[in-house]
Amino acid sequence: MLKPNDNLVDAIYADLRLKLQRSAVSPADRLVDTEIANAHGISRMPAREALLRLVSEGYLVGTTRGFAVRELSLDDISGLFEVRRQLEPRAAACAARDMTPEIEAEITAAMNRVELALSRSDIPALLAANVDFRNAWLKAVNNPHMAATISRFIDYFQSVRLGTFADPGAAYQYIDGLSRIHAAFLAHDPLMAQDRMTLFMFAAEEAYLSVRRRQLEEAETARPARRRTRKRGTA
Amino acid sequence: MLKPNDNLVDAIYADLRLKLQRSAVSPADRLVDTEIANAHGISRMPAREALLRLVSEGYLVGTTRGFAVRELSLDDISGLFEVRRQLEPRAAACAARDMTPEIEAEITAAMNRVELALSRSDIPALLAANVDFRNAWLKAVNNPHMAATISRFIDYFQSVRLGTFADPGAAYQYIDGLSRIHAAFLAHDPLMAQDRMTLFMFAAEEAYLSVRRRQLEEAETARPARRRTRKRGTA
DNA sequence: TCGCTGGAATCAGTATACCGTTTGCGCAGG
DNA sequence: CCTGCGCAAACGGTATACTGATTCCAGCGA
Repeated sequence: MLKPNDNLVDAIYADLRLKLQRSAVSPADRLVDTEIANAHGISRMPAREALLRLVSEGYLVGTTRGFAVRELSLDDISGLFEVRRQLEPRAAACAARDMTPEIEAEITAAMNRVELALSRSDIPALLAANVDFRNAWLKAVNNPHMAATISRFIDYFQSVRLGTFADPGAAYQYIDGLSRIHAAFLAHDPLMAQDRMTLFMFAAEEAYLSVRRRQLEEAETARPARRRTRKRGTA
Repeated sequence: MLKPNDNLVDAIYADLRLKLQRSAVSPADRLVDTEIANAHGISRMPAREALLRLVSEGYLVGTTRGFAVRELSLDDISGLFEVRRQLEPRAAACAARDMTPEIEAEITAAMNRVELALSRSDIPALLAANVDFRNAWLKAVNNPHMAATISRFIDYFQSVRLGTFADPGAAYQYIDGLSRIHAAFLAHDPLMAQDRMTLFMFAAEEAYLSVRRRQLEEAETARPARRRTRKRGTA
């Protein structure tokens, strides 16, 4: 229950955003303003405004019955990664150049937690440590617009990431790429960081596509097309 | 008064967004929910939600007395252009590759309107045609995430753009760069489009920085630091 | 047993009202 | 004429109430 400011909307927003980052909300769940409201002991409006903000940012979609986490199509994944490929290698290079000892300590701590969680197959801890690692290296990016944009694009993938980490082989490969980037950061080598991030991007795209493809196939065999998301354009 | 959907918030949002794109709102203006509300004959809430959405997207800032268009610092400009440099050349290359005859006609029509407005020194028309040109070529970008992100980053600059076009020399140079990009699109040459967009990015950054620097200096001499923007983090 | 219909429940959208804070202005005192 | 105090208005934030649409389910008929 963070209170980033004195205002309720921001508090609810931060709470929900954290839940989404931790993959604590499944696409089957329905987020309803009234529920969130009396869970926090407040009225509908702040909860509603937080939800609408998440919708306008693309994390949620409005359905006729509550709000749901957005499910990415294969085209979404490709498109999002095209953007990530343009931004993250560059940002990683900046981070490697401007890395401070404090942030080095943070990313190393996060990396250790990632590997510990991997060895224990503790998926929730893995997700959390992964978020920590990302947030830590983004702190070394001096351009806040760059960092915010990247952060946002990464967060779109939380629902798929859960599926990736469930497969031990894919998780291992993912973490391996992460640790190579970590090494480049510690070496303060912008070019190495850039290259390794580029490789990581392609590997991650492939992993997400294959996970999502499998998800969609399973869903298809289970039920021959259901569900309905309402038209609610972000204009 | 567009109605992109049946919902009032979207209508107000689109209306305000258009006003911002057209630079119809100056940084000195104050946008107040109640005013917008009874100007449209509706209650406060939809107007307020539209304003909050614009705040969360970074176009507006909340002050203690109404909402105001966000003013960019020199660091903001540099940071935003670092992102634009990563994205727009790539997007321009995609657009050049995938350009359809319909979109070619659109961008040519917009380009003609740009040059007509330039020759007449009709700044509002120049702004409008400039927006049209951008929206037209972005339609040829098949990746909607890429297009939306770029569109957003461009829109941050509307308040500064007004100042750029006021200077005939800068405006001419700006439009010249635009017409070179236009030619690359018509030639369906992705590499040429990419290179020319890259050049355009650097030139535009320099132009915006110099305009903004002059604005800040003028403001400084006029009054020795005034105004107050309230803390209202986007978390 | 299956399909259809009607009503009840759910939920997003909108309106209205209230409260606390900030700000700007006017008035009084120096 | 300048300064400080205080009050009233303006505005953002929150709460509550109402409305209309959609969906789910139960009951009825085939």
